[in-house]
Amino acid sequence: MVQQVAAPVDRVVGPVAGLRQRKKQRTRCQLLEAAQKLFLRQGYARTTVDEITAAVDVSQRTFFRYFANKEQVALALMEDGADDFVDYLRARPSHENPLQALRAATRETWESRDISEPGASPATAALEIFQLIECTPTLLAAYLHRLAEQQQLIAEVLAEREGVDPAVDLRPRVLAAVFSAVGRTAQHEWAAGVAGRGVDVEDLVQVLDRHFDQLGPALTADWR
Amino acid sequence: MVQQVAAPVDRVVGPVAGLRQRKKQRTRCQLLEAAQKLFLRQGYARTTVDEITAAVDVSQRTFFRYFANKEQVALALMEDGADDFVDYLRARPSHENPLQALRAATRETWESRDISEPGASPATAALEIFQLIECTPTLLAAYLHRLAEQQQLIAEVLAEREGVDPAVDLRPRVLAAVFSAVGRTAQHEWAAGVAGRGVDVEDLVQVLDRHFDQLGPALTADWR
DNA sequence: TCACAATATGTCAGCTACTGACACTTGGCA
DNA sequence: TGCCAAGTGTCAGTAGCTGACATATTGTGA
Repeated sequence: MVQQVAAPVDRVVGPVAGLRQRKKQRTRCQLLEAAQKLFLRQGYARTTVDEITAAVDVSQRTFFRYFANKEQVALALMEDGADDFVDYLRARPSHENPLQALRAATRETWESRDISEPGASPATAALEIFQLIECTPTLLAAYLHRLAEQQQLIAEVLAEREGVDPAVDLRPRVLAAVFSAVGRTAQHEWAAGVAGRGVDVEDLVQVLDRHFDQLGPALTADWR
Repeated sequence: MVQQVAAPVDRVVGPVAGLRQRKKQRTRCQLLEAAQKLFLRQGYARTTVDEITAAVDVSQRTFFRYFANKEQVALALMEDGADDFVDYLRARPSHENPLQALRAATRETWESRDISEPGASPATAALEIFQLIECTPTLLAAYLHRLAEQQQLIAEVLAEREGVDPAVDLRPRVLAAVFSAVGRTAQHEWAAGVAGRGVDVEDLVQVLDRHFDQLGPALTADWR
């Protein structure tokens, strides 16, 4: 099975970039939208690739040229934020310590998404996808895997930022691991808690903060 | 797809427990062994379920009654340790603080495995499987998913141990997340580092300790 | 000890994800 | 205009996984 990267799709291509490129991006976009709609309406497992391709009127083979597998479509819907995050992290002022920078970059990522999102409710889409992932074992597994890769990248950025050698110094990797784990725990809680009431990015940011604030106390000698 | 638990196989059944039970355990065991051999010899992806069942001479359908999917066979080879861990954690003296207890339980888990293992090299088998998982994306994803479940359990045990309400107090979940993440990072490093030289459990325990020791420094204000 | 119930297993038919090979079309460019 | 490269469709096939149903095999109460 061994996953392999599907066509890179020449990420973030400028306004005009040849008809060919534009067509490609459009197809990809259509596939994403169709998939999202179907997944959210009838669930991930009950949606076949054939249904998605039928909605866009392309062959199944084409689908698999854009996405390595069915999971990747679902994940792609979340992924825009992940790339931004690393950029934000790199851009944090150097006087911030690693954990501060990570926390700030997280906040920036979510807040920027809140504004830029075009649809009616801002982060609602992200949340819906997130919940879909959370309650679909296969998808969750793939998502966790993606996070692990992301984590590696974060460690590298941290090492570079602080000017330490990532081959020797364990701190970048350890912190990246801790950060990812706590961040995910927070997201998990948030997604579970939102349930009925409306989706609010400010809400998520607060939940994240509360979790990170517990990092010290949790590691502390005595809980009682 | 939605994973579902295959037959529970009535875990750790006593010496004699009816012919039926024994037969079942034997079949399961044979499947595990055949799978392990094939996976290690020719890789996970290049091993088909049919090959495994052929080696044991049962039908494919039977295979899927024992394991929800192909991944689960591979994971099952690691999993014995995971169950032990929780038992060890529960048994740690209550004067230890949470992190101490977690670290001690980890050490116990690995050291016990070192002795009890029957084969020639003790933890060699575990390592080989671990490396197999590590370099097979599909498997790694499933493994991470399993870890996440395990993490939840750990959080519950911690909350109980410390007498805090897991619904309100974030510390158990946060610590469980941190612990899992750092533990995995350590395992990852270890598996990567062992490569040529022989496998040694003492080695792994040391790597784990070094990583946990970096937890404080990594979260510390200034790295420079 | 002999049924009968419960449980394992096998068989078969079928769905769906995914892939390689090859032919065809279309956009980019000299 | 005409060629090359890149994108797409078609087809045939493999592999994971499932439901339904028939068949054995084991446990058990009369």
